[in-house]
Amino acid sequence: MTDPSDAAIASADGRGERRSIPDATVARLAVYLRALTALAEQGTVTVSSEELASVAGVNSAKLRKDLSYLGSYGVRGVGYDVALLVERIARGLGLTRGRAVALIGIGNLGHALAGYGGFATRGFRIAALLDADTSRVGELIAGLTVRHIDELAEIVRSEQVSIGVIATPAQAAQDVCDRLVEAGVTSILNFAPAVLAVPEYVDVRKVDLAVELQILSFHEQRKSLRTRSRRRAGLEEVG
Amino acid sequence: MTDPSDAAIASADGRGERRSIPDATVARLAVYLRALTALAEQGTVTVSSEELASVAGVNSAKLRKDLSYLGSYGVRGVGYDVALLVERIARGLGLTRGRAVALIGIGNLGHALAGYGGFATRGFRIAALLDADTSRVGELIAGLTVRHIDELAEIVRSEQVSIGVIATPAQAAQDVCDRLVEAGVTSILNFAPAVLAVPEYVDVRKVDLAVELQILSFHEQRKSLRTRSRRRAGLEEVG
DNA sequence: TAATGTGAAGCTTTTCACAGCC
DNA sequence: GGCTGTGAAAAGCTTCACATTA
Repeated sequence: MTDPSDAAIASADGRGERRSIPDATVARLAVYLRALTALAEQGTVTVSSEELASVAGVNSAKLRKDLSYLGSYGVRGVGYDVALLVERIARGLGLTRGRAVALIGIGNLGHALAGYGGFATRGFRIAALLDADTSRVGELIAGLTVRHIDELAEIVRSEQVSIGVIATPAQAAQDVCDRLVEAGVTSILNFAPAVLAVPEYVDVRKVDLAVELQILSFHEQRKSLRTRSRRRAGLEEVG
Repeated sequence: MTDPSDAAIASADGRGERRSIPDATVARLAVYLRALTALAEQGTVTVSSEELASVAGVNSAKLRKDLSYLGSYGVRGVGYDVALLVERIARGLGLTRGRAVALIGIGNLGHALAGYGGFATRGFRIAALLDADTSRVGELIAGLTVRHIDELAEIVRSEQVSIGVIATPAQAAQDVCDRLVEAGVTSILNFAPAVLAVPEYVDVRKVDLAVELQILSFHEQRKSLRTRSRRRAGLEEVG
């Protein structure tokens, strides 16, 4: 908690507290990090903004601007050192000390999340699996024993949990959320299809499968409408 | 395919093709739809922008502007008719004809997605479960038999699949994506932690658990940095 | 009167384009 | 010569505030 290297993040350029990184940039930094890790694994040492942008699926100007919020870590005429950039982004995102995550709701989705290897490799540690259903308590999943949700507050304290993941049915989500907030958790990732009410100091991100599909559905519809309009327009132009 | 009611979407206001709905609005419309469905279930007939906004977690001006892209369906001094709005949003998002979805990759996550009830209730139909692993082929999940990925093209044609969901490991994702595109699928929801390369006419949305956690991690970090800076600033102000 | 619908203002994000540096 | 870093312009999104209307 008093690691001096952390203070450097806020003032890495030596001119006091850095201007906050835009939300849109933060989301992309996480994607760049994944791409860079893959590049590092296959032995790439240096990468240009053009190359990295193409791998990450953005344009190079945006990538350069995004990286510039972390500081000036590129070399003109050369590009970026992959290992250095991985380190800087990880630090910028606060991934240097494997944050503890509590996963609540061990149904189908909870099982899948518990078994997801990406947690450990990408800066997180599952500290606990919790469920309200006593018949699930005691089950062993991915090396962890499912515990009862009533133990939440104690676990959050002892394991220093800073992120809660809600994978319960929608009806249970707000209650679980309240318990997390009560226990002192200030970041929540919500997979339940429900909007959570939280104090303003708590961050919530949500993943809703049906919403994602509905967004795709909208664009699908526009594709077919466009085709039809073009057809109509074509006929009109002839006349 | 020649349902005349669809043409009305593009020109519902009688003044020719409507200006395209902003992406940010489309994403929220899906959330409003969920909230409205819940309200309808509990018997609410009419709702004001203020009420609906609060349930959906946005402010009322934004909600009204979002809804205005669909047309003028509110009543001044009264609010919105819940059932009418559900219908208009569903139509606006293209949810009127249960789109067929193919789910590829029946591991932990694939199982969870296959068992997710929200598909059917929110405008979609799982047309097929597919996997490359022959030992998984034949397994029965949620009433569907897992089939081999080589059958993809045929299934897409016969079932009119318009959306593909990729739940494979990262290494397999691009190959599966290519097969989907080849088969004529133009919308893809990708759960694999990989950036997919697709032709410009194909829409891809991605869900990456680790990216979501990393975004939360960034904000967590800022919370603790802010606290520390305040502490520091406090000391300095005293001197 | 109560609440919608919407121009206009303000803010954020993206893109451009090129100076600066290795 | 080649590529980064970044002001400035453009585009997109949110919020304001109020005229409008049932």
